[in-house]
Amino acid sequence: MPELPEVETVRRGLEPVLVGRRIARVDLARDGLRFPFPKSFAARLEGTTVTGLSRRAKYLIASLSSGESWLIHLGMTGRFTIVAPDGRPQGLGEFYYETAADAAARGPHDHVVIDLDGGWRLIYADPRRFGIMDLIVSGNEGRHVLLDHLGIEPLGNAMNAENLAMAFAGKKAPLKAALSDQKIIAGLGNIYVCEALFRAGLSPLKPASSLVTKAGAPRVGLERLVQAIRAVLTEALAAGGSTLRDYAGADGVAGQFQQRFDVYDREGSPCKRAGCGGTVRRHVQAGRSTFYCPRCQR
DNA sequence: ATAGAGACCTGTGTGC
DNA sequence: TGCACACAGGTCTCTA
Repeated sequence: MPELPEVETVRRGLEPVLVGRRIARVDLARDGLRFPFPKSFAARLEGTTVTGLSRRAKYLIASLSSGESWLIHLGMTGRFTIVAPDGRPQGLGEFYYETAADAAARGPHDHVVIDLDGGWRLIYADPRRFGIMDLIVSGNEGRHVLLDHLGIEPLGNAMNAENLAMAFAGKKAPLKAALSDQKIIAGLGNIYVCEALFRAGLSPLKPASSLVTKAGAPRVGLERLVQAIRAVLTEALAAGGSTLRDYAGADGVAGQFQQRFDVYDREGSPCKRAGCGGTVRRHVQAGRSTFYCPRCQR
């Protein structure tokens, strides 16, 4: 589900509730999600205080006073809901929180329930169970087998044409695949890859190497692509992400960016580029739908 | 080395 | 209404 803008939206929603609070109790409804939970998972969370909540690519990382870190990936359908002590959260501005009464009935996909000091509760639900939760042991700060091979953070300083040129040089894989590859750029998914390629006017079928000169320098198209990725992620973030089906921020508010898709899920609709007149097409690449306008994406 | 398919799960929408 | 099938925001593992 969630790509970078959605995960970051969830992080921002969870941060004011989670950070600085002690985890009082953890209730696990099953042994794991995509992978089994680590040994003594609940016991190692209980009694610790969350000291920070950061994001790397599509992963959330909560630092704990125990020295360990709690690693979370939302998979396709992972979702956090915050339950306020009395349904009237204080000092959290526009955020909406589900009330205790609303959340009284535990859903069939509520796999992890975390009670925080002060009566706050976090519920992690995940129908497809592609999500991941693990612990990073003390001293291994930020290091985990799932994090070690992640590539460039797309909103960070390393996201530039020179670095992408290095990664794309000699790559025969189509742009769609190269941008979806978390080892190259970490955080894009099916939606934002399609949207960024549209904005850059690049065909998803083009080999990644075609954006790099023989000498290894970025071509103009690659410069455009870098700007397009940055722009689409920034705008999506400002809109609170995209809600297709079940995604919502931790505050329960649905994202709004899906209303601004240029190509994603718009098969058969007219291209939105002024003067193009083309029709958005769906094309299956590596088992995933790619949406693009064959007329203006070359 | 690397591109593609299959796998992991459940829910939803579509067409017959 | 029921049923079969395609498809969904991800990514690891296996195969050519």
